[in-house]
Amino acid sequence: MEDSIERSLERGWNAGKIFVADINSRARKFFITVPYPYVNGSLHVGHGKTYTLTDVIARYMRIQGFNVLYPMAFHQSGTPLIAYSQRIRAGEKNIIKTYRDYLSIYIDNPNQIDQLIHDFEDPKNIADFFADKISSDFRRMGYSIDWTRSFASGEDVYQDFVEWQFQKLMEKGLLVQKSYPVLYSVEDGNAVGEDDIKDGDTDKVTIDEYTGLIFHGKKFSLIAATLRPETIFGVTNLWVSPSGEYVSFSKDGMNYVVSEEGFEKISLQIRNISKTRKVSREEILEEKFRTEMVDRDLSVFESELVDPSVGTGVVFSVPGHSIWDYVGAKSLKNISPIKVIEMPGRSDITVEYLVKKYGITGTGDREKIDQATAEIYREEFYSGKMNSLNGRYSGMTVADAREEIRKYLMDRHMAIPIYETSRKAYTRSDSKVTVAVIDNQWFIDYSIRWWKDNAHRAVERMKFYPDQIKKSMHDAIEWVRERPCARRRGLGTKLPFDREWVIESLSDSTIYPLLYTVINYLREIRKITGKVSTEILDYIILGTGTGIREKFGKEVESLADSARESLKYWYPVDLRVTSTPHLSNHLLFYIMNHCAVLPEDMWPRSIMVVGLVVSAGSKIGKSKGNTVSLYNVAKQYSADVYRLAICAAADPASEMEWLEDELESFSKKYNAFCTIMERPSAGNDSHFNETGKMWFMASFRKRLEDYRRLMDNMDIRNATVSIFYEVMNDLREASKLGLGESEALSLIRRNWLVALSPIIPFASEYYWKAGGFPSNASLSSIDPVAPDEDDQKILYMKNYVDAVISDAREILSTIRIRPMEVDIIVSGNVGHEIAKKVIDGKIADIPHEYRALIPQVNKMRRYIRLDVPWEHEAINMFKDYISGSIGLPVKIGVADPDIRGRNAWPGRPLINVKGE
RNA sequence: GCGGAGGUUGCCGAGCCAGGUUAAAGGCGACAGACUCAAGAUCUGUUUCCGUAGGGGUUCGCCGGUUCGAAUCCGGCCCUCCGCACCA
Repeated sequence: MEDSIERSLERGWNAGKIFVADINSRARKFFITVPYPYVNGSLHVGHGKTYTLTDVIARYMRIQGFNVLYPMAFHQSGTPLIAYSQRIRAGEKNIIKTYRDYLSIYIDNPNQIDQLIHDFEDPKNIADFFADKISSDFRRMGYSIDWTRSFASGEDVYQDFVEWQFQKLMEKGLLVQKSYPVLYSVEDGNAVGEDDIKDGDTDKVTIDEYTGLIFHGKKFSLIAATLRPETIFGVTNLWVSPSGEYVSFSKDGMNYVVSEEGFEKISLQIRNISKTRKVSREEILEEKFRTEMVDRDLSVFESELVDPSVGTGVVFSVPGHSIWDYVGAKSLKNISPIKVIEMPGRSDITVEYLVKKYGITGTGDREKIDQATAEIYREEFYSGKMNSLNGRYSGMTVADAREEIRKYLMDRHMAIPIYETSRKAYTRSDSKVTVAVIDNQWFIDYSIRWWKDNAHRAVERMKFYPDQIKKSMHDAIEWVRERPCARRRGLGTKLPFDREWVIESLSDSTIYPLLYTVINYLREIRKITGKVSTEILDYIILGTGTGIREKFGKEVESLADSARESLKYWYPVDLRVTSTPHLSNHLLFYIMNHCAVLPEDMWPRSIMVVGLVVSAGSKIGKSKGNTVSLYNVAKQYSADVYRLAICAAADPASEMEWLEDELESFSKKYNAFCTIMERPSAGNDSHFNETGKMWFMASFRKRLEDYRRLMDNMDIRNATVSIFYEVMNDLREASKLGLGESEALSLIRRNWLVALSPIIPFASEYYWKAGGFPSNASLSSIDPVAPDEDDQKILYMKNYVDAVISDAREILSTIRIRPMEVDIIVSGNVGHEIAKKVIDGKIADIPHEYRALIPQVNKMRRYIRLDVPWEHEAINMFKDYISGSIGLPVKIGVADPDIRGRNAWPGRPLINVKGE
């Protein structure tokens, strides 16, 4: 199908507003949504899968007679847009290249691209540009979206709505403030996200939680940071860096010493501490230190293994369980390893074993030491047990003991939490990334019991595609805890009761599908009132606000009434379609926020989860350099071909491999379809082959029935195979049966085009009009004619005949004579009787003269069928077909068994090849 | 580790939940034939091995078990992949 034809159909659909959905109380409604796209770039073939499948379902429901609403909006909240424009402003080369690539999809003129890149220094321009491109891409894909209800998350009305939502969460006590560690840049004075960090997208930075153990000396205490607090019982000494600078600070009347860099870090994590003085290493080295956990004095030694910039620059040494410490302590006379963790099947100390295994000779073998460290860390954590030196922790697994000991230490102020980045990281502007603790971070508290209970109830009532998702959802609900819901920067809605915070982008997009049903009314109201206030939204959404007329006037009240009517009609969402990565975040919040804020009759009904599209095994993404834009695919192959590929290549839930070659073959099939459709249709006086016609129609009714059954179950792939591939095959098969392709086509044209319209809407619509049918295929419906008994019979007959043909072919392929004719001899009544008696075990009833045949029947038992009384009829009906298929004349006969030779049995005719 | 998915015939990928009609759908690739001057496209057939009559042998990660019978059920082992959070 040519691009220009698709474009003109697309224009027709838009001009006719055929997908604009209005309230229609006579038709059942179907409200289907998909998460709106984030408008920081163009969409690729991976994104397209979710939107396409959603459209296929929307269109299918429409031809099933539902009043379907499939709306779309645009997401622009969060930090990426801001970060990108900043980076463009900073002249960062790779991000400019990325955007140049995006733009070159649509624009040829390099000067124009340069101008746009310049405009992108303002994030709003990025958002506007791509919202526009994405929506035109979607139209090009033939999505049956109702565009009259679009909005963006930056719009005033949207923000009024999100404010309302957060007010509700607040009223219900679901928002809390507490301290929280975040990645932070001191130089920039704010929190940083993945997009702000150099290589943050490819080499992720996470926050590690260290335990800062306090060791008391006479003058001051040392804080040693560790990831393995459970090894405390094996401590032999402490280490400091020979080159580090140490400082002291005081807190609650105590003096603590850490490295200079350690202090910088801690000062971001503990309130109100300040440096008191520098502390020389000598001062530290001459002291002894103690912890209440272990009854011994600990000396401090210098070691170049200590990096003053990691943790606190103070390390407690456990040579029994740390490779570094073991290697470091080797030269020290009075120190020997203490073993506090037992490994199954090993009596020696694991450290010593690993030092030998990796061939570590000294502190210079850094790489080997790191590998060995990773191994011991993992091994001891997963399979280690605390031995008898561990006091009340003896006998525990390492994993449990770590948790318990850490809690014990913290509760008694014997340790403090210290956060550290998982790797050394810098922002894109080259300032250091550290971890800061913010005390007043806002959280949505998803751990509240009644809330979880509601969510479980909602999930229980919902339908999930595929089914297993339901269990994952229950698990996710149990697992979710507090979630930070606001940040200090980024685009979005400000928290209504604390305007310094911007609601984070996953939290502002949970119950927004509701807006699709009322957006235009809210816009009107806002023109009058200046803001869509809480009372108005209460009135519309919950039916509770009162005094709207008194406060805002009659017009607002009537708009609000209309809005409520629309909401009541459309809500809840019948089906939400999203991709796998959204499962444990967006979908979870989507369900939970519905349960928190909205009444039960507005909770979601069903969810379909769609697998990712991957290319050569890895996720499609700009950073991987393996993107194919949706626009280019549609342009090169046509939207229909892409849609066909998405529908037929893999089932929705599974991961789909993106292969250009396969697209090529889908394209061929699609062209074959178009070629068939282009043929002139047969006139009314056409001469139909009766057998061919009967079989073809029976088969088509069966295909249609299968198609509908499969689609109802969201098995889009098999439905596509049935209605597209199988019917195409049937058309070829029909011609073998003497029914011409155009004759066959004319019998099914109408229903076939309607049934195909969800999958390949452009072609369906085009040939619908070409066929002279009224209105649009997309708005018509299938005749729901199920196959009847006669249909079943003829389909069964054809299968039987095909088996006979295949048998005949096998014989023909092995014989050496030149075949001239094939005799097919069907079992007569006598044979049937004998076979039945043998199978029923009534051997005694078989006449003596036939007893000799019993072994033969037993041998053929697996082929004999007693439910094909029409054998002879079938062979006769399909005689020409059989003959044509094997390329030889066919003679048909019926015979009773002959005890001297091979025989025909029911379901298994005798095939005799005659030749020379 | 926690949670989840999976290892099928050259490749991709169904089937396995409700064991027999499964040598195992479909697609791709390959081979042969038809059409064509030819190539491509399209169509027909073949594509585990053996076989001069529709037959037989060996197959569904590995080992073992249940059963008259297992790709399908059970146990153990090996291996692969995905999510694990504040990031859209």
